[in-house]
Amino acid sequence: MTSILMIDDDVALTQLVAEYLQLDGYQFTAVHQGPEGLEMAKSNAFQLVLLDIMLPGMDGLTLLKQLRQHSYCPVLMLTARGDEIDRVVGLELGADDYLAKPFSPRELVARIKAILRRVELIQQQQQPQLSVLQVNSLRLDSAKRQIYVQDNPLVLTATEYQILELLMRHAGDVVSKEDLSQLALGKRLQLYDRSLDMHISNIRKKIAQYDEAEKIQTLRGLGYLLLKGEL
Amino acid sequence: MTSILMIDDDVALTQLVAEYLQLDGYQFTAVHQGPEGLEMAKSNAFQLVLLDIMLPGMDGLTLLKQLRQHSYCPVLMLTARGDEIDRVVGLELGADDYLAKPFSPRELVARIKAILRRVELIQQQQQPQLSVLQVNSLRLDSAKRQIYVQDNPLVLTATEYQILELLMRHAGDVVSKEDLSQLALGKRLQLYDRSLDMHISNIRKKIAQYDEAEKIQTLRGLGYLLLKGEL
DNA sequence: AAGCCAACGTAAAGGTTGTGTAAATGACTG
DNA sequence: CAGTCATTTACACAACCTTTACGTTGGCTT
Repeated sequence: MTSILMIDDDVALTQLVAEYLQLDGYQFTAVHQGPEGLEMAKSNAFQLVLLDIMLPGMDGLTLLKQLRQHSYCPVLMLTARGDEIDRVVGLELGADDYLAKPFSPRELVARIKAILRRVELIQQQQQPQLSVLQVNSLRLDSAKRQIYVQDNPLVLTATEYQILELLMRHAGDVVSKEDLSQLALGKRLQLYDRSLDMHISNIRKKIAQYDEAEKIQTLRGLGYLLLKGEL
Repeated sequence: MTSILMIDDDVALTQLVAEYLQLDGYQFTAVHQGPEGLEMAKSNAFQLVLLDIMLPGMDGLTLLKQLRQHSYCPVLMLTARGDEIDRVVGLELGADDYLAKPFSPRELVARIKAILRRVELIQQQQQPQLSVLQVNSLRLDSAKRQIYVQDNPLVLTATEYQILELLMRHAGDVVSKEDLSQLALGKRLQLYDRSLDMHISNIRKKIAQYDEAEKIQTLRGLGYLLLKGEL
């Protein structure tokens, strides 16, 4: 059961969100005071915290700062204004995403799911992993931080390695550009940001030196995919 | 019991609508002032709001904007003129449909039913769904976002996938073109709009590659239908 | 039964948007 | 300040969605 904590003084809004999230099968708790919210968030009993920036008693950014000294629980920030400053500061303090009020419940649920999915991706990675992994003609040796194509070592930059490792560890599944960007590049994907495309392009070129057949597939609008053989 | 709220300063009109809707079995409430209407709509006690654009005290579009910060209750906008500007702005603000005055009661009831039916479809979708679903020779794997025909993976575009998933999740029921358009394409079905027909045609072609017998049926004037076996 | 017409099927054209990639730019490092 | 890597810019291209156009179907009228 996934538990979500909402810290927001707007009681009507928390009730509305409660309805929607409970429909989606989430366990939902709301508190309306900053200090109280901080205590509950620190308990690590929640998989996600929805945090309003404007709070009575304690500013949302301050709360986030203090929370981050105790917990790495994912935080989705909410704010009344489309305040770019708050947004930047919040993301620097370690918020996972940002949503301007008013928002549609559908939008909220979509963001929540995106964060939880990404957290799961990361947790998968933290589980004891095979240090050696073979996908078709690609072999990953994570101890040596090296990837081989048909026994030829690839010369990859740090970023390229991270991207390809991610694709290999999720071979057979589509990995979204958003996830790749956040996990490998460490930043949200911006509009007109072609950086990730370039990395993919470069990786493809390097792989093709040794194996023309080994392809990273593109799923338009969805992400990238490394197909496993023997389906 | 379905409750409908009408916000319109034309008392005679609200009484007329009241008669018709009560005949159809709806619980009906009318208020004639904007601010009062906003309060009632925010209560979430109504399944649908009929909202006049021209209101004393508070403009209908302003009201809608404020309502949307608290509630996603479906809204059907009414307006005296066939004002295209209002229409566009209203739909952008999140109105669900639009009806120009004067309208026939029959037309009104039809629109109301269409909205309520679609809302129900969406709520069904929000309920915990099976991630794997088999309909005849079709198998849906929503985790992988993939559909198979007799174990052959279909290469579908994002839109085609959404349409086919909708048909599969409602296999045995007719799904109207209006609903398919709004839920899968995200837009109202326009007159002479053949876009959806094309998608259906393409999906059929792709399915037929693997299974000639698996057919999406057409119900002329009603919509499309995926028949389940063992009827 | 013939004829009409709206709804539908679909091939082909048109327009839009996401992606591939070379090259320029920027950031950082030793 | 040369070298490496990441990012941005710019343009070409491909995939996709929609529209156009015309043929077909099925229900309805006369």
